[in-house]
Amino acid sequence: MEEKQIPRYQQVKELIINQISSGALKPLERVPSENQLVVSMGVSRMTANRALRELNDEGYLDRKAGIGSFVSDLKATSHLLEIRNIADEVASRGNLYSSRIINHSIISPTKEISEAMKISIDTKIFHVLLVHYEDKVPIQIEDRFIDISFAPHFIEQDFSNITPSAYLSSISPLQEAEQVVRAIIPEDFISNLLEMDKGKPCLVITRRTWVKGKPVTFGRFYHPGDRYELVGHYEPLKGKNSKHKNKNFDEIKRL
Amino acid sequence: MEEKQIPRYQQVKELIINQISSGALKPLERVPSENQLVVSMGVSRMTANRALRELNDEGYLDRKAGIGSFVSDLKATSHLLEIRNIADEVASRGNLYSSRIINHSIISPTKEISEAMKISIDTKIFHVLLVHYEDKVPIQIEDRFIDISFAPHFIEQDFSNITPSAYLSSISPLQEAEQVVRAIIPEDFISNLLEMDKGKPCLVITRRTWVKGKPVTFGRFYHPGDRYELVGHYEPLKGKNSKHKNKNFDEIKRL
DNA sequence: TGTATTAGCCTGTATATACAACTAATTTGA
DNA sequence: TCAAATTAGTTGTATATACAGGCTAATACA
Repeated sequence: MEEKQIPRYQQVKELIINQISSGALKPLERVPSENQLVVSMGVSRMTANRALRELNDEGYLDRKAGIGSFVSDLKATSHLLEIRNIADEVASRGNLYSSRIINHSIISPTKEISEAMKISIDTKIFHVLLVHYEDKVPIQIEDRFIDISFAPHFIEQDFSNITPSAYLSSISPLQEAEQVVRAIIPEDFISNLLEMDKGKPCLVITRRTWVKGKPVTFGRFYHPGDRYELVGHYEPLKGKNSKHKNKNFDEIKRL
Repeated sequence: MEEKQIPRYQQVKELIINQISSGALKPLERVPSENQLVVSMGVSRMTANRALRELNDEGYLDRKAGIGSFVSDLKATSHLLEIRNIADEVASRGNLYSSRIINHSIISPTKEISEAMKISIDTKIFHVLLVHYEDKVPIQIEDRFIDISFAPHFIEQDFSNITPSAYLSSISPLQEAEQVVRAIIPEDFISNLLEMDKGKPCLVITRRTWVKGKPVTFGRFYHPGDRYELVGHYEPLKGKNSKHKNKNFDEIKRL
């Protein structure tokens, strides 16, 4: 049953990806050089080069001639569309970020949540509900559900210091994401928290994320329609220079 | 001033990209094989291989062992986020697509349009305004402005047979796009066309596209908030198999 | 001590070569 | 005539080799 079908450069890539996913290799850490892979994996330098070069193009690594290859800082570069840290976002506009935690507990999922996260209705999950403010003006409600086995220490975190998104992305690089954008008139509960006038529309992003093919978080993000917009910019890939070109999908303030 | 700084594989790539952009190479047409590039460009087969392989990974080409390399059918695969043809979309759900043209003319741009398209206020442009229906229910208003020099025959098209998006993508593959998503309460003009109740929210996508670094179209797409949602799905690149994985961004019906 | 040089490691690119696997067309053979 | 085998062309992978250029640290030198 010896299956030699997997190319060697692919084996090298998967080895490194697995080490990143498992946390054995952390962001900004050095990965083996081409010549080290030549001896440790018994491949030629060209196939080691191809593996590392493709990992660079795919955003896993940052390579610099003369220096070496390093794991990308996924938190900073937003590997896969994970929402940019809203605290950083606000700070980058020179405004004051703050947040208010409404709920932070362990709950049983509703039917909708259990189906979205593909877990049993009996499985306990974490829940956090908080409001993000920019200069004291509410700009986002985050209503998030997290698989306990994925982030067992989630409940102990102090989310007045770190946003849930930032904490979750520190645990494991995001591997897969799906998001749905809708326009709604929010219920009073939401519009009150966002200090919106009644009847004003809301942009809602529902996002699920997966790690190793398993859903780990489910979240709803509500934004005042007149204070926010979602911007996406897309360019064709043009070789190595465009690493993250079509992965940008940032929320920006509108007013 | 001889600058040899551009790598040869990159020169090969740019040659082929230019031929695709200029229309010299059309979708599904064959591109030179590796060995043909070896003789015509005077490179080794490995660098020709790298050029074609990267163009394959970037979605420009489809390669098949034993067959050859062919220009991707950009219309079908939605090279860069160009909205999926709404007629196909509706048809794929087994529903009846139809459209109604409200306006189709040559106009002078408003200040907003001229700034967005970076053209003079004196430059004439095409305008088309139409409503897309699914089973006689309005699902999208398309309000689009097109640079005349980009699509000189736009005004002669019969958009009851082909959507503007489909026609435009047949002229040139999309090279760059930007879109902004907002939630608004539409003006009466819009809500009437969409047959929406007053006070119901609307999902608006404003999209600009570029070809060769120059804005060529500007469009606003209005969707009833309760009949539409925008879905994006994102996966990490995993070598050659995931060509378009993170380029999918489709509108799907909600109700 | 301070500076310049050198050595060594890193990535980036380019080539020549080789073999495998796939496909289509042609040829061969029954 | 039909089927099998061959052949030619294609991509896919792997290797060995070579040189260029960027960077760092050790070394040599004044």
